[in-house]
Amino acid sequence: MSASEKITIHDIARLSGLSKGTVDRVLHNRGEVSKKSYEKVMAVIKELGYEPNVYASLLAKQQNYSIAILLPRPEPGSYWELATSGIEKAAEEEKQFGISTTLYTYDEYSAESFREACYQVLSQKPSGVVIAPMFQYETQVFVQELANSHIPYVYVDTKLDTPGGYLAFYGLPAYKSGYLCASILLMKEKVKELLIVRVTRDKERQSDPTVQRRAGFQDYIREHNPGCTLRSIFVSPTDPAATDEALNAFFSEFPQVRHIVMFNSRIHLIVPFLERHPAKDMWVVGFDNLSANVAALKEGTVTTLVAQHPELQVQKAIHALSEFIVFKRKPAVADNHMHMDLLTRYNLEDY
Amino acid sequence: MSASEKITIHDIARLSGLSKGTVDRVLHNRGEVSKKSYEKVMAVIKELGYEPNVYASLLAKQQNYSIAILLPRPEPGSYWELATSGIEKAAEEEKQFGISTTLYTYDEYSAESFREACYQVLSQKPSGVVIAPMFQYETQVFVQELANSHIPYVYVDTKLDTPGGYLAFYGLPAYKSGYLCASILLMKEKVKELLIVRVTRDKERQSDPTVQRRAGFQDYIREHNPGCTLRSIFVSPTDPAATDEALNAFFSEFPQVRHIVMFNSRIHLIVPFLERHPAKDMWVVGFDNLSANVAALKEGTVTTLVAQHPELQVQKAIHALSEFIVFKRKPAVADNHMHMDLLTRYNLEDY
DNA sequence: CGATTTTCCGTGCACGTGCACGGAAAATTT
DNA sequence: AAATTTTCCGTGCACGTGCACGGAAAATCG
Repeated sequence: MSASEKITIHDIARLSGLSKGTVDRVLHNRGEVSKKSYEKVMAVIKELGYEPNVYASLLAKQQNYSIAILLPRPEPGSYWELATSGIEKAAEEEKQFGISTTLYTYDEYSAESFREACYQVLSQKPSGVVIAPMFQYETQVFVQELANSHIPYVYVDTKLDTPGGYLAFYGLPAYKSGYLCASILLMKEKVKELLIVRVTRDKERQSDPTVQRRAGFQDYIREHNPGCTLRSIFVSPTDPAATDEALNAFFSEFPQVRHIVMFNSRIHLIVPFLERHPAKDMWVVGFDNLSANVAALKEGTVTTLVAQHPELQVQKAIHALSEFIVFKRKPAVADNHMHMDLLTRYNLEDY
Repeated sequence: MSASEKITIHDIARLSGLSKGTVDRVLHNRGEVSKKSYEKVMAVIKELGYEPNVYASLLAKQQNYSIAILLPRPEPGSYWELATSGIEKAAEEEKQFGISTTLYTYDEYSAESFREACYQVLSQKPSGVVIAPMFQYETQVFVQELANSHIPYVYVDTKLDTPGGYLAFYGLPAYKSGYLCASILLMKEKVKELLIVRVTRDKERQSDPTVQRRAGFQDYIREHNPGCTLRSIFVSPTDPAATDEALNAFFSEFPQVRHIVMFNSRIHLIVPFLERHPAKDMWVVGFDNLSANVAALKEGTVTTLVAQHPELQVQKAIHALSEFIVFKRKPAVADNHMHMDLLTRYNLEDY
């Protein structure tokens, strides 16, 4: 509990009757040391309980590390733009530790582009990698390569249970967030039917947190409101006209529906429609505080947003990697589930 | 994004036509520098964007820091013994950074003993403090003193919204955990009445997470099972006979009750009674994986434990303080709500 | 036994910053 | 103007480790 004994390699050298050069060779076991000397030194180290001075070591080593960050391409106003914004702050913090960061992006709907980005990362031989994995199989191949090269990696957003073992995961408990979402929608009253809006291209992706969110959502409904009918439609992320049409079709068939939910960050896609067809008692719940979503929240078109703060996830991921690379410290827990905040038009000012 | 320019104080000295001694005086503004020189140096620093090398700085400074940890006295087999067990591991990790830890304990039912411990801590002038606050007023006085001395502090277990501002908080969202607790009890069926067992001395404490847990619990019941009657009894933490008597009295009056919950870690107190009066369909939910509780879980007397891993809370708290003291890094978020794990006899092996 | 290779080890500088010491230059006093 | 004080600044060592270099001692070879 007390402290301030500081054993240096000089002490060890003196007590073992050798020089600090030899002690150093033993410590980093890089040979050129006789068996007798080796054992002598080891004995003294054990006895004194030597622990190297990290600062001196790092100062002398003068090493530069690099962290590669692998995210979907951040389209303006998108979820991944939020995530990307966390990089800069983290990068600045880690810079003083001799760590530089590089962002690699890929098309979140193209496995080919993901593979390409992975290749880029590998060719740079980074000291650590942050990954937001969208493609299960390709990611598994990739992290296998990383494991072979003894490169630690951290997942953000989505977790894959990869064999070699990830250093950490920072993200939301996807299932729970869906569950939470349902509890919000059903907060006021029993609901007879509601609309789940999905995005066409979601089907193309293999690993998708929205799937688990939907599962959590459905479980909540089943448990608390089993009579409720869930209806789905698909809208296009790129074609507003098609989206409009889909919504029109739906509401002409089911005009009584008053609850809408989307499990991805694109709730803003349906905002134009809602503005053209205002309904006072509409409950609209979506995810993530994209500027477009927040604007809709302010207007009142969207009722609630579940914000998951991807920028914090990325920040923490980078920090965990840095700690491990520089100090060999593993995070206390591997799976770190971050907060979800519930944003309404009333608590928005705090942001 | 790239890097590897490394500006040293030598560079600054050279470019400003002065010596590194002067540059150093400017950087730490400790005077003995003419105005002209000062400005010249500052200009060069700004221009080159100098950032000190943390390792060299810390190596040269050769400073030793101390962290004081202020917890309730860890009685054998108690909750706080669990918490205390986290200290050792953290201490070992932080030792390499020149940080030593000291544990101060107090009687969790005696404000006087808390004040005493606070005084001890203050007299040691630690570099940082970890506090598990049991007494609201006394804690506020204490942290005010800390703030005056510019000593950072971190809360574990319970958070107080103290004015000066805590560096971080690591603990459970108490309200939520009570809510969760209720959802477990009501998992299988609608419940008509249930028993809340409380501990006599709980009444003496001012700041108590069990109060918030109870609130969360009651809210869940009101929302999901409004017909349910909540009954309370008090048992003694020290007198098994009295405990037995209280339970006997209760169950002779309400023999039909089949659900029991306790919001503190002492569910093991009622285990002897339950073993003497076995009932097959009894649901018993408590908190924390104390060895006595876990044993009861294995036996089947206790159904579920909500585990909050106090050792992790303490570990993380120490780490956050260390990072701040040594590197001036604040945690990404101040309020860190940790996981709660649900322990049943079936997933116990994973532990 | 001398020549050559191999094994093994000590010396010394570098990393960048902090800080004590001493001394030159300027300002003030006598 | 000399003496004294104050202001200001440069020099140099220390922190503990990493690593290159060169050389002594031991082993091997001719």
